[in-house]
Amino acid sequence: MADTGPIAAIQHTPGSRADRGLARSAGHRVRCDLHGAPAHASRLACAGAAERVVASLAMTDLVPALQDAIREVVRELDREQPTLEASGLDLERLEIPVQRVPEDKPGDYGSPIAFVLAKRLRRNPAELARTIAARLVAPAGIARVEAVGPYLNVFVDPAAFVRAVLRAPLTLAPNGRKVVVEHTSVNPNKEAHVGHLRNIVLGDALARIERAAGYEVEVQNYIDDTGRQAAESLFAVDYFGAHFEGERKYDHWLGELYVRLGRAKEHDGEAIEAGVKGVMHRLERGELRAEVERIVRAQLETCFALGAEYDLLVWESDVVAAGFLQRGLEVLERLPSVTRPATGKYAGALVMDVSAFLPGLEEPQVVLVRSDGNAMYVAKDIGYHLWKVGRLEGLRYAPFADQPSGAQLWTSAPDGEPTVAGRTFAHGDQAVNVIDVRQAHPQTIVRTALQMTGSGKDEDSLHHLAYEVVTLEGQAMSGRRGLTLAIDTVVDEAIRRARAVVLEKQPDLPSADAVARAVGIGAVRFAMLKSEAKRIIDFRWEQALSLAGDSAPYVQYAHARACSILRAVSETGIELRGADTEAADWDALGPLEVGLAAEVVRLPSVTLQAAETDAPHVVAQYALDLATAWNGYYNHRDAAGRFDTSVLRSARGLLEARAALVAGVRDALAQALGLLGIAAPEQM
RNA sequence: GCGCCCGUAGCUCAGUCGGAUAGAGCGUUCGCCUCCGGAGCGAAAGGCCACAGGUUCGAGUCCUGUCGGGCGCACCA
Repeated sequence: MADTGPIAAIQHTPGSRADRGLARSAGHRVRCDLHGAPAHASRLACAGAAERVVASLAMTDLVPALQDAIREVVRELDREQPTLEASGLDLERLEIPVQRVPEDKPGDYGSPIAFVLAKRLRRNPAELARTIAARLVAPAGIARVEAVGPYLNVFVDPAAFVRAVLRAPLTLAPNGRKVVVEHTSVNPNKEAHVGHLRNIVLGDALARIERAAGYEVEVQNYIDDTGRQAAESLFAVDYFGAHFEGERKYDHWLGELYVRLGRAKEHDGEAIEAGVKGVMHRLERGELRAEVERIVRAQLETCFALGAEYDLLVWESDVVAAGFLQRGLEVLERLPSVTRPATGKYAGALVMDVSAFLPGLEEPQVVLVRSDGNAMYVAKDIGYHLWKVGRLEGLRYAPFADQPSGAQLWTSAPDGEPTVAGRTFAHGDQAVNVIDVRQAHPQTIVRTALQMTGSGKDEDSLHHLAYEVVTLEGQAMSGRRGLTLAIDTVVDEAIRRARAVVLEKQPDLPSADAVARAVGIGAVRFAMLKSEAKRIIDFRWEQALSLAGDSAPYVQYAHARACSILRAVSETGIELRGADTEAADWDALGPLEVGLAAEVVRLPSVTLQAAETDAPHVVAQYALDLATAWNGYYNHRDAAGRFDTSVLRSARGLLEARAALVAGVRDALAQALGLLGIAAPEQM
């Protein structure tokens, strides 16, 4: 393996907010759903609502029209033989499923509606499907209706369908809701590793997806500047009398000292402990802000290289100084379930009974403030989240950095301004936290606290995107055995490998460097995004940096190929205007184009589904599907084995129509890659 | 012990509200540049969807149980 960078003693010292398994509140034995039944239920309700929108979006307005037409026939049938309503079926609310037809079956879209009605009408499903097909008044855009066994299949009119697809927008309209996405939140004491990589990429992709789904999005990165981790690294500098000479990245240099300090504890534990405590107190008083900032800036370089950007850094010391901890506790103390027992196990501590909201816990008491007066981490987190959803005010803000895109990054700051012209921080209708699955329980406690102190409409206000860990070549990351891998190392290697391939395949490409970055970083990001968050990812070089198969470069290549064709079309002087492209003979299009367009048009519904279920992998899978459909179309041959989908060799009219569709494919590919934070080069 | 997540092709993974003969990639084998980009396409081979019950017209998908694997169960940040 390549340089694994400074070793982080992960086993001894839990990592950042994002990857540590900390703040497990006292003794919670959970008997039922750890994530909490209320949240689960509301989540399902939410998904159900989304599904209906998805269905109506899925294929322009053809599908709703078809559903209405089917419903009309069903009404007729019920009038003639009134058994449906009588059996308790609400015809007006009856969901009429419509789905794509399998490859080898006749038709484009079909419905198994006959199954649903057959039993209640005591009729054979196939016969029923034939009856419905015969009576159906096909809406505009549907060319033909046919019963295929028990299924009711329809053929769309290619001209109408493709034009409708090209008219459909790629993104969803603003919905007036704001979501605060928290991700990254790496402890400011060492370089970020591949575990953080997954966090950053997931959070960044989710933010982009939520935005495209119509939400206003604010990305926050929480800086735990008062924690033990930062204190140890900063103390290590003094302890070893080290001086930073700039020979390597600052966070890597510091991370190595941090690990050295961990080893030194074995023979000098007491002195080190005393020193670290001292640094912690200075951190709490805000005396070392500049030192921590230096680390944060080094870590942000890594994030920027990956394409991730933020709106606001929130420093833990500022959260405490703003009084969110105290005021959060005051809010909590007004609850009857929050008590200060005089006797027993929790004598002297402030505890919260969550059993009313999280039934089934073996130990329903959560300690908020210890009997020695020190607040638990979860209490700070509750205060922070009360602010996130707009129930507390008082943070001050200052500019922090100009990001690569040009967007301003803000930070909380003790001497900042209480307001920033043109923007309002926090006040989310919803917060999504991208945090390691090992923190599922403390996250549940925070969400429960929001519910207990809220008005009742807040039950869905906190989501936890719980992702699984990243292992290295099959082994758990472990500092002690040298098994950890810095993001910077991965990024450098990815770009190096991508550059070698670019130079081999396209030696004359003028933008080779930019393409190598797009391809290398794209490959890494895609490897982190293509499967579900709850799946453990085993990081393997060959797999993560693969430029073939199910990968970002596969999708990027499909996009570049479409661009290439459209360049050639443009050179002939043809102007493409989507569905309004002049001289396009839409009627010349056929089933091949319908199949491709049917894939293109899924994008908005895919975006919405990914946003509502916090699941970027849905978009990644869609990008692969679309690229595959496009590659298949491009290489299609007729029965005689001749290519029959060439755009440039098509007759005039068909050429324009096909070119317009290819432009739609290109746009959808670029958009899907964009949702994943992956660049779409026009050549590669 | 209690709880959560996961068991789909040799390996890594998709699988839409429960719907038509379960799909990709990698690897293996065989084809495809007289055609707009071969980082591609087509084909072959490879499956008791962990197991057993149940619900349903219909189950990889929902319910119950069993067996494997991972993680979590601190007055820790």
